[in-house]
Amino acid sequence: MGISLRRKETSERRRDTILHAARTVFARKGYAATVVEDIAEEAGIGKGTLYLYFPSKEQVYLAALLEDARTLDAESRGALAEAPSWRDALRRYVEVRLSYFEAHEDFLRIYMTEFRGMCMQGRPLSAELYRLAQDGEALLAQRFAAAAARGEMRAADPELAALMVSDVTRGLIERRLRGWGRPVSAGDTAFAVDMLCRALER
Amino acid sequence: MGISLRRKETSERRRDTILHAARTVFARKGYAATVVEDIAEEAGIGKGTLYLYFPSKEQVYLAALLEDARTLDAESRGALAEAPSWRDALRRYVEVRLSYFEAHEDFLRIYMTEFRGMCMQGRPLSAELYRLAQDGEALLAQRFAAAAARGEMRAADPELAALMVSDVTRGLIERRLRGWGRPVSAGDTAFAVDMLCRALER
Amino acid sequence: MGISLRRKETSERRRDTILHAARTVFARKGYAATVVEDIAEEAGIGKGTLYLYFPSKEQVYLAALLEDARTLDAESRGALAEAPSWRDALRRYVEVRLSYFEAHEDFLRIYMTEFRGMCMQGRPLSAELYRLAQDGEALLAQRFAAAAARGEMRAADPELAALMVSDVTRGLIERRLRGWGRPVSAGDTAFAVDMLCRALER
Amino acid sequence: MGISLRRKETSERRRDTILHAARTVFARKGYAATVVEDIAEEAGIGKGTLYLYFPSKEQVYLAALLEDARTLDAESRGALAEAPSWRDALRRYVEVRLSYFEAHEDFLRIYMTEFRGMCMQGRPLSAELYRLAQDGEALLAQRFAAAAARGEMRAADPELAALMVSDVTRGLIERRLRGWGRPVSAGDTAFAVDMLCRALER
DNA sequence: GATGAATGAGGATTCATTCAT
DNA sequence: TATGAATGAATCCTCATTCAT
Repeated sequence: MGISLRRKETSERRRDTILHAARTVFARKGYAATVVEDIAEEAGIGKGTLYLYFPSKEQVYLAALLEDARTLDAESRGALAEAPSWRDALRRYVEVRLSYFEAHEDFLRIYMTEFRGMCMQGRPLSAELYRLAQDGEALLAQRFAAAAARGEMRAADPELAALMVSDVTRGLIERRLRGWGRPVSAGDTAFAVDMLCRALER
Repeated sequence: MGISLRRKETSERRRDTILHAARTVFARKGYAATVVEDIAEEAGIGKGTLYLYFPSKEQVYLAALLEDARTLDAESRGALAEAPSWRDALRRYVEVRLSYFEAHEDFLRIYMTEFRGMCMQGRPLSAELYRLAQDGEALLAQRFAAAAARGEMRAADPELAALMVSDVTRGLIERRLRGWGRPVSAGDTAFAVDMLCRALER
Repeated sequence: MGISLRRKETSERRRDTILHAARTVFARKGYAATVVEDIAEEAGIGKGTLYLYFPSKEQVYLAALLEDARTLDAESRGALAEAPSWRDALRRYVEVRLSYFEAHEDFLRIYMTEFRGMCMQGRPLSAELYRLAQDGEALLAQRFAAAAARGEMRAADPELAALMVSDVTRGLIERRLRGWGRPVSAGDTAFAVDMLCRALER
Repeated sequence: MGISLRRKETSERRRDTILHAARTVFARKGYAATVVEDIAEEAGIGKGTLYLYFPSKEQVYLAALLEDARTLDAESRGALAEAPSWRDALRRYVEVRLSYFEAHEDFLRIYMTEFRGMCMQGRPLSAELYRLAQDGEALLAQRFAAAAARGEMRAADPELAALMVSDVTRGLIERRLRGWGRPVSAGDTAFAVDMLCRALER
């Protein structure tokens, strides 16, 4: 049991190593330009080894996203659940994403830029990823709907409002990712949240 | 001269045919999945002929975007120039994009989803496209700055405000492109513009 | 028209070149050990060119066999049709195969040894090849049946008799292909035919 | 000694298990399509273990054949030795093979179809297998030669006569293996033997 | 001995680009 | 100028074999 447990740990660890390497390389080169061997090299393993853990390049990609997407979703849920008001919920939605970005830049680079684009095209990739990609907005929309019903905020279309928050957040992150133009300050986030709140308040 | 002029016209026309075909195919399949022969076929020419007009697949892609990006930029400039107030400027910014989208869905599908993603990656693609992609926001930012200076709107960070408008617009278009979920109504646009104005007003 | 005709000829010729090369290489190495590049090299073309003419390695293999299998079938039909008696039919059946073998050793090496083996395994390859592989025997069986009905030969099971002839023929060819042991003389054929006739006569 | 003997027995037993598994899998999938792991799994051992008993996939293949080829050869020798006349020898040659086939279909599927094809190709595989594959015929040829010398049968070329018997036998077995067309009856064998005898009698 | 995780050479296939006609 | 046949580098994936445990 000791051995099998250790093995299992090692195996899980290796899987994580691969996913970490995959995020690094996919973030640097994008899906199409990434060669499976690059990922293996980055992970310090042989090409064939990768195929012991994942059945295809595409599955590596999706798994690399899925793991972080789940975590982000969980953190979002936690943060929103604790938020006493719709304003707090909104602010936390943005903050969770921006702080997750600090720690997982590679993930968000793929998730926010390339994966969104891939979703636009026809081929279905991963049902769960699709769902997670929309769950954050849906959660926020629920909070907005409840607040609007209680007359705490403007009786706006809650879905559309949540979409707006999501898009602005994406913009903030992309701006950080780009690194172009004016450097992005922490104040920018506060300002964006403030504007969004104003837009939605009574 | 007549002949050479005619030839030139013909040649330009063919170039346009190719770019139109390219937009169609790239929008349908995305950059990676598009095969050069698909474009040639869609354009009704031979594969080799395409290479008389463009040096590479990538250049076709960029040219296909550049043309429309310039038009969109010109229309934006015109619309914003005529706008009497910052609110009008904001509304027109959004409307120009959404109406351009109606007529050039293929272009915007590539521009808003895939190209943005490609920009994120390291390799520089087209300086002009980069610039155009930001010019709209910059223009809007200038109007905002002027209006704020005149005390007509909140003394917000104009660049950040323009970014917000840009991101929300992108969200509206993506939602139309997706075709998922609730169908998008014209009212959504009005609502979004209204929210953005509220966010920025004094 | 001249050009397109010429082109067509050239294209057909190239197809034949590839098939010829394929037969050579497949006969030398067998299907599994043959690498597509080997065939291309033998044909004096690039690897990619081969894929302009055939969609896969397997299809090259089948096409290489099919062409000759059809010719062999046609020759068999012609020879058997002219045969006045069942004895002549039997002799010609054997002779056609042995003389075809002289001119198309590569084909028969694949057809008689490897392809038969592949047929045994489950995966369906080419319905026409299967049919052709059995048509010769079937034709002979018909002749035998007719002759038996007329009392010209032993009232044997005609199918089994034809199978026997087919198997002995295959043995003669394999012996030539092997090149082991005693060299095979023309007299061997005559002797085999003689024995088969004796086995079947009244 | 007891232990080492037991070990040896165990080891031999395991070797047999592997060979049995190999025959099963090779017969089902053919050499090329068989993956070493399939054999190990069928044998209920680890992949690495297989390599403790055999140095390569090819050697497993050959060993799987060799064992049964030896047995078949031994049975043939026994049966032929007891046969009082050339007719009995012939009949027993056929019968031994057909009854061996009943009990060892997997072996004969490989031996009669695939292995024969592999022999045709250049690379030498196993000298003993080659020899065994011909020994049966050689034995029969000796009996024929003796009988012919005694004037008991037609003064035919004994080798060629034996080849004929061998080929017809192979045909009977292949027909059973195929399972196509008319089902094969026991009478077919009797008929084939009868025909062969007629072909060879005085 | 037994195992199965790790490896990387090898192979089928694709496709951007060239170039002879 | 227009063409599309030809090319081969590049890529994903498989699997026989090895070796640390």
